[in-house]
Amino acid sequence: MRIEKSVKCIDCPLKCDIYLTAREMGMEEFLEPAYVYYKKYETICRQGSKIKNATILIQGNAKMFVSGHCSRNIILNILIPSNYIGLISVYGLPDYPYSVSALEDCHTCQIDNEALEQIYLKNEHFMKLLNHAFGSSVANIMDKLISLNQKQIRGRVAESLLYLSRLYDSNSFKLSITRRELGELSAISEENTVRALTELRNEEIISIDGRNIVLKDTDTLARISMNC
Amino acid sequence: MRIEKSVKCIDCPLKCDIYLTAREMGMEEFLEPAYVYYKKYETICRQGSKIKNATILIQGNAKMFVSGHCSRNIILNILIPSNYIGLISVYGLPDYPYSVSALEDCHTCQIDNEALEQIYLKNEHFMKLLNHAFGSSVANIMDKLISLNQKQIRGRVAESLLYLSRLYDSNSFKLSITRRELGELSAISEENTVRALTELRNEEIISIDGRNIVLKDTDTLARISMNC
DNA sequence: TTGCGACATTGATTTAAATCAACTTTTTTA
DNA sequence: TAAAAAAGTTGATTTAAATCAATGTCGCAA
Repeated sequence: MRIEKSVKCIDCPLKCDIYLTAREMGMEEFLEPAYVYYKKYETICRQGSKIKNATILIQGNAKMFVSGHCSRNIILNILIPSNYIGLISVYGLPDYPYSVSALEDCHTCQIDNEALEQIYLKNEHFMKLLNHAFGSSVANIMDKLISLNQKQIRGRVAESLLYLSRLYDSNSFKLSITRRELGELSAISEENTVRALTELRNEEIISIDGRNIVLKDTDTLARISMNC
Repeated sequence: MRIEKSVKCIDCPLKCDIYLTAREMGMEEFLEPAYVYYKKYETICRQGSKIKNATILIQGNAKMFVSGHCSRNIILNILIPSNYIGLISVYGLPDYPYSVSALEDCHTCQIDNEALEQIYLKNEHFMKLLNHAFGSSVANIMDKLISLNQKQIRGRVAESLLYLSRLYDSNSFKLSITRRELGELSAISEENTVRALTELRNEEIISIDGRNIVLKDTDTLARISMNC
């Protein structure tokens, strides 16, 4: 982790929940934020290492993934601005159960865990906010578990495309990830990912131009994603 | 859910964390527990239905599992006495993201969600207790995700056997589940589960007599479980 | 400007696991 | 207690997906 004084790093725009809450409580000073800048490909946090602070992604995209002993990674989520990293320490996990790395240059704001926990404990509204975010992430992982075990390639790729479209809030988006990573998001090989994309394009369900993807028929895509 | 007045149902032995905490806080009366008895095979809670109360398993074993649209289930956990069901509602999930059914006759104690949440909010110690339990369940699911995607049959069955041995705190135990369910715990087919068991027996790593299993060489088993 | 490396694509082959099928053993229940 | 149902086992076959291999494309740095 490097604090790049030379790089003009974007300040936390004070609209994130942690800041709003701290301000309300008059604890703004208490947070002592560090603004940290990561270059593309840099690791923001590493699976298995101690969680020392909560990180808010201010600008750029990142991937959250888990890695096994050998074999390839599974991408759990693509993180976009305003997403948190490391909240799980509030729930008693001392170490990161996942890694996060920058898909493009990223600006982050990092605040000490202790400070975060104080606010969590003192502010019921904030506590519920975090609890709910954490609860729904559990539901997401369970969905992933099922889809990983029961859906086949087409279904998994369709699911990933719908996920990205929801994330970027548009049927037309530019991939921030490589084909290999799209495979890791669906937990399949790069080659089979490409084959599935080609198939869906030939069936005119999507259109592809390099990293630019348009979902032309989301209903059919949703049907493919649901099929087991 | 049936409250069987006719069946002699075991009372919550007052040693569970919820009771101990409520007592300490003078809120014991507030809980209004219902003692509910389930016959073998009965559903204790169903995936997708509203969570109305927290359930404590007092006697008997149960399985917690998720089901996809078609295909077979994945067993997340085997529940043993003192385990909780439905705590996730504290974290904002209104519906069960899993089902639980009784592997044998089960005694449970059920308390209202509202009451539970009051205690959670008013008692920091209890809150941390639940948070940590919830946090480590997330870590468990992530492990499951990796093992499901990257380990092969032998490794997954070895892992399940080690899990059961830890659960029952002994290298020698009687399975509370069928071969099919052991398969669901490892997310593989019944047939391949049997084949893996037979193999491990032939290599004298375990011994099998019907539902009775002895882990003879846990080191080798651990090595097999780790191999990808 | 060119040549290298990362990314992308397509086809052929291999492989792990599911499924199908037949059968035995155990448990349940009528 | 006999019949039926459920559970367990083993072998043969099929299938989905990984891997291997070859080749194409793009961007960028020497």
